[in-house]
Amino acid sequence: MSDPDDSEVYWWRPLEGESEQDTRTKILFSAYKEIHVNGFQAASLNNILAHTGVTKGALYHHFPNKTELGYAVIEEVIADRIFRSFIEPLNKAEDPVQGLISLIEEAGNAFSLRDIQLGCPLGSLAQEMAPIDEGFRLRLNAIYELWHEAIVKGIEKARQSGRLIDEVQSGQVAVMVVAAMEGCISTGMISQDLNRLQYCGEAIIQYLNLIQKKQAKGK
Amino acid sequence: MSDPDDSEVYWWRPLEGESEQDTRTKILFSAYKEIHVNGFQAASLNNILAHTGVTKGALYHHFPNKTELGYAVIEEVIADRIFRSFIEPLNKAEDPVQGLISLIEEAGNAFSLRDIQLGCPLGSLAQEMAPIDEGFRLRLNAIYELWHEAIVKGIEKARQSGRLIDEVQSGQVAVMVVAAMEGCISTGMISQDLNRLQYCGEAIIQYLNLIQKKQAKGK
DNA sequence: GTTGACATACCTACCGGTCGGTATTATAAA
DNA sequence: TTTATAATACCGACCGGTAGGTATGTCAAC
Repeated sequence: MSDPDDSEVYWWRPLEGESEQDTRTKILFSAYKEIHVNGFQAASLNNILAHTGVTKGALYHHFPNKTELGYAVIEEVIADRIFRSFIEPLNKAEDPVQGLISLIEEAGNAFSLRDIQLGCPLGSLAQEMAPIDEGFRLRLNAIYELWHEAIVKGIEKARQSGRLIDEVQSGQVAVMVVAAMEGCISTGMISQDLNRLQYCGEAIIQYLNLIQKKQAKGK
Repeated sequence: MSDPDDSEVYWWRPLEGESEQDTRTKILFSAYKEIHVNGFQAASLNNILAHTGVTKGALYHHFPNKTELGYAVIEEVIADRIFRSFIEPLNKAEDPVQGLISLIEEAGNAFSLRDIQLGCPLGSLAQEMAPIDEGFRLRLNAIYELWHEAIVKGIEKARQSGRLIDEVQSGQVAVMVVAAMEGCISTGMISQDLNRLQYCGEAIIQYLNLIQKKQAKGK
């Protein structure tokens, strides 16, 4: 049931273990895409249904209303994707700062033109819904909080092993990195220019290098 | 015709020379606020009208359709505000980097709780509309472009007077600053925490200090 | 024969947009 | 100075369409 160009969109790539077998999951993923493209408020249930072949009865059997469907998309689709793509790799990284740099480089290369048209599903939804629905805000904020903490932990680790300059605070770096990365994707989206996205990514990497102590490096 | 709490919102403060005398301007400002709160797609013309006392006939006399009203809001309200608040002060600043720092500090202090609930009108609209309407994207991108260029010019000026470290590129710093500032407001909005907004602002300032050459300073 | 998993038909509220009409002002000929 | 004309600014009832949501029915599995 997935469009032919699904794999072209970084954010829509099927992840390991994800197979749209049951009706509920079908709805969830179709809603995820529709919301990513149109935003939550403009997302049409009939559209979501039309893309899956599922009927309205089935939808309202699994979800009490549109809002709860939105919540489920955040909790069961978006959270998982952010975790697997941005948080887990960071927790597992030997050198967290280097891990962060690799993450940014990989994302910069993985994004297609369609990706920068659409922007980050987490960021877009947050921008739209945080001001008008507390349920959305809380759920989205929880994801950001997780991401933030992973970066704090990583930076703190680097700091304690003496690789960072003294004037730097882990929390501040983490906030900065999250903000810059979100802003970086926005910048790419609005300019619709992949080069600018990558250029901005390089600027973040440069920042990450600035806060590291200078040492004899090959480069 | 303005709400009592209008002056509480940084983005809704009446600017010098702005007086809502004629019908067209009334509609424009009401639409600006409605769009800022609900987004463009969810903005209701009837709501916009109800807040002004203007009728639908008047609206469609001045604007051919909702989309063109949205374009007018960008070109005549948002662009002007961004220019006056973020671009002009930068162009006029003696020391542009210091000017940038002041700007960030002032914004951090000026934002109310309501402001960080709503987020940046430019950023929110860009997130929502850039992917789905090229007319919006182009107009919003033009504003970002202006802002970006102002920062490039400022950084370049500082660089040429030898105040910046050598490894830094003006364009890269500008991209980074724009991204970080947008992301900073997003972060504040999602966490709904003024402290975090300011904390993030300080991180940007720290970055700006990192790219400046160290010199004997009073501080 | 009850329950879960749907399918179908339908409801109402509200959306952007239209359209015939009117009040006010500007222009200008008589 | 009056009066005919015309453009501007505005009014508000109304329209088709779509939105989210519901009521009722079907049917296989246990």
